Amino acid sequence: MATLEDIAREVGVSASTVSRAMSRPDSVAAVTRARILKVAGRLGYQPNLLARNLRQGSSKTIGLILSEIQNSFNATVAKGVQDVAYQHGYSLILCNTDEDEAKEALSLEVLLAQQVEGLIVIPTHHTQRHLERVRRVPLVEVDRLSGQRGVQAVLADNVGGAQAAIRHLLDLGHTRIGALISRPGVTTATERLSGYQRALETAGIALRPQWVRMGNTLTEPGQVQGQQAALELLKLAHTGELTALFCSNNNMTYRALEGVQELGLRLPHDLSLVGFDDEPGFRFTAPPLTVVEQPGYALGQAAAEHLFNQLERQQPAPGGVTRFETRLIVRGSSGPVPGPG
Amino acid sequence: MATLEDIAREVGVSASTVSRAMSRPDSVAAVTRARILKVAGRLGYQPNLLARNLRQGSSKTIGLILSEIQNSFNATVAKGVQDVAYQHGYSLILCNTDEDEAKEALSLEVLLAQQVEGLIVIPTHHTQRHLERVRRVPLVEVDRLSGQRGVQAVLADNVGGAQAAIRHLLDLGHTRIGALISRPGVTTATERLSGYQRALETAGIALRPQWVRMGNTLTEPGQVQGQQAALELLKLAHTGELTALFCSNNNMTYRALEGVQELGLRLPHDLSLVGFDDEPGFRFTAPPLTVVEQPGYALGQAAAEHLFNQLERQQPAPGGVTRFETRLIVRGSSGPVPGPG
DNA sequence: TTGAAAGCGCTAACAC
DNA sequence: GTGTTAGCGCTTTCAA
Repeated sequence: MATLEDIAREVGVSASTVSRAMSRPDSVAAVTRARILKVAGRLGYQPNLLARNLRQGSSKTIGLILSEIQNSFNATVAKGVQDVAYQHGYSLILCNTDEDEAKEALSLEVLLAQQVEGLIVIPTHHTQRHLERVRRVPLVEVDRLSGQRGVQAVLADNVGGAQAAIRHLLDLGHTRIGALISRPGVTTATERLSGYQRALETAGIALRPQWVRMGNTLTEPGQVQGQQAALELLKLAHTGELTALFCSNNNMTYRALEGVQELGLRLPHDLSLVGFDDEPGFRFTAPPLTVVEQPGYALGQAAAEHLFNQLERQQPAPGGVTRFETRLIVRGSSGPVPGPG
Repeated sequence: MATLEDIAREVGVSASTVSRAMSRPDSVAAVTRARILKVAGRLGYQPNLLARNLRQGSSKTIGLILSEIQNSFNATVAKGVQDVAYQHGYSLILCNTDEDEAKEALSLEVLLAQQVEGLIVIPTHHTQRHLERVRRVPLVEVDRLSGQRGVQAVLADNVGGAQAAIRHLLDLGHTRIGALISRPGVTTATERLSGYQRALETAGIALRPQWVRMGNTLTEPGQVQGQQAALELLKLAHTGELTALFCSNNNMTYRALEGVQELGLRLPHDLSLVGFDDEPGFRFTAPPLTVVEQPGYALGQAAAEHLFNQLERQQPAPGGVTRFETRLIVRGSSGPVPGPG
């Protein structure tokens, strides 16, 4: 790997001149610069960012910590973040933690050691604890809240989205509506649950605890738990105790879909199903799913933009939550309550 | 940010001692070490990897370049890569290029400048050109082939997978089978196309060029093209000229699904559909889709393992292609040829 | 317009 | 066991 020194030696100037020729071209004589650039080209010179950043005390790098890279919502957020990072000339180091405590702690450590200038995190319920013991770098939370005080966060309007979903079901005549909620202790879950509750209360419908079940978020190992919760609720649909079901995220919706298939329920006749968070496949299920769509890409973008604002301002961020609207997409999985009999 | 020097000063030893206390504990007196660790803890010391890596001439970082982070297959590959990287104590910088030439060139430049020790790439048709002009670092290609000679690659058995899909359709009695192929010039597409052709030839069925259409890979901007190709083929199904359709990747399958919906075709009665690459949602379409599943996670893992082998060997890799088997999952979208009338 | 020198934080010889 | 020294590749005063 060619260095500045290599070029300098060959051209017969000092390393500083070569450096300047690169960074501030008009501070170097045109002829000198031309020769430098030519040699640099021939040698295939690439600056060593490790050295530059060490010297400048800045890494031009930000980190993104996600719990589930395979979740398409997370991937969409990541894309939003990355596009903005690139626009600002920053690279992005992306870490995937699988909701695993140790992996999250390690990711955080590595990112800080890599001298990232800022961090964007989709928090898990471990995050707050980890964050506390850590050097403070500018931080923005997306999608969920860690509980840490005074941080900036970019979230979907989860309460409103869930309310819209439930109101839609109420409008169709449903009053016996179940809720399949993902991992307890994660703010998206609790907020969506509270949207569900609030919508029912507003409609004057009593809440039945047995109509709400907690699953979990992760696709792979914990499937069982979520699957279990889904089945319990769907059995209530089978007996007619429930006529509609609200799922609090895409994984829960998949769990419900599995159960629907297993029990042979027909949507929306036997059950109206509304999910939170759209997925590419949800347009093609039978029938297509009614969902609350959240703007993942915009969330990612906004989070990154907030982070860069913090970086530019050089001062601690004011802290505060930005909410993005969700959108109810009515497709075929929700329909009127079937008449008696 | 506390440095070794800070700790050294406070403890009353030299920076080297502190460094040693961290890296080779038993080369330092137990008492000294204890004091050092205590102070380090209190100061919240985190090593500066920029400095360490600059000094050691190694970044303990590898790069992964993908074209489409939102494609769940790519995400799965990424997860495989990352898990292995972490096992080896390496961090992963992940770049997403959207199949865009400029973004790919930039990503490559940034990764090299960051001194990544190796690169894993899902190549696009720009990749080879970019690779040529670039400092050689150990490289492994996954999923597709750039065309660069002598590199290691980890791929699915695309020909075999496509053949299995087509044979399955032939077994069901289909002879009029269309193929919706993604972006031309990408090896996955050409290999799967050739699997399709080979299977038909073997069965003694003449190839009809009008039964093959090229779409494109990317989900967003180019949808139109893929959608167009899908519609043209599906119209042939409508008229009965085609009784089955093979889609060469998950995006093409989505395009076909859209067309099926738009034209009101019923699967598998009006058309048998087989896709290459499974997606979570494909189990819940109506009917569930028959697909060729490829082991994305294993591909990612293997690619990373090959890369680390190269890194450990210190010598240029032998170059060569590792193929992973695919698996045909028969679900409901493929069925016997409908009888005449 | 250019060069010399210092230093970012760390590690690795080499002394003692 | 521990300190001293040098240097990774770069940028940035400060002089000339």
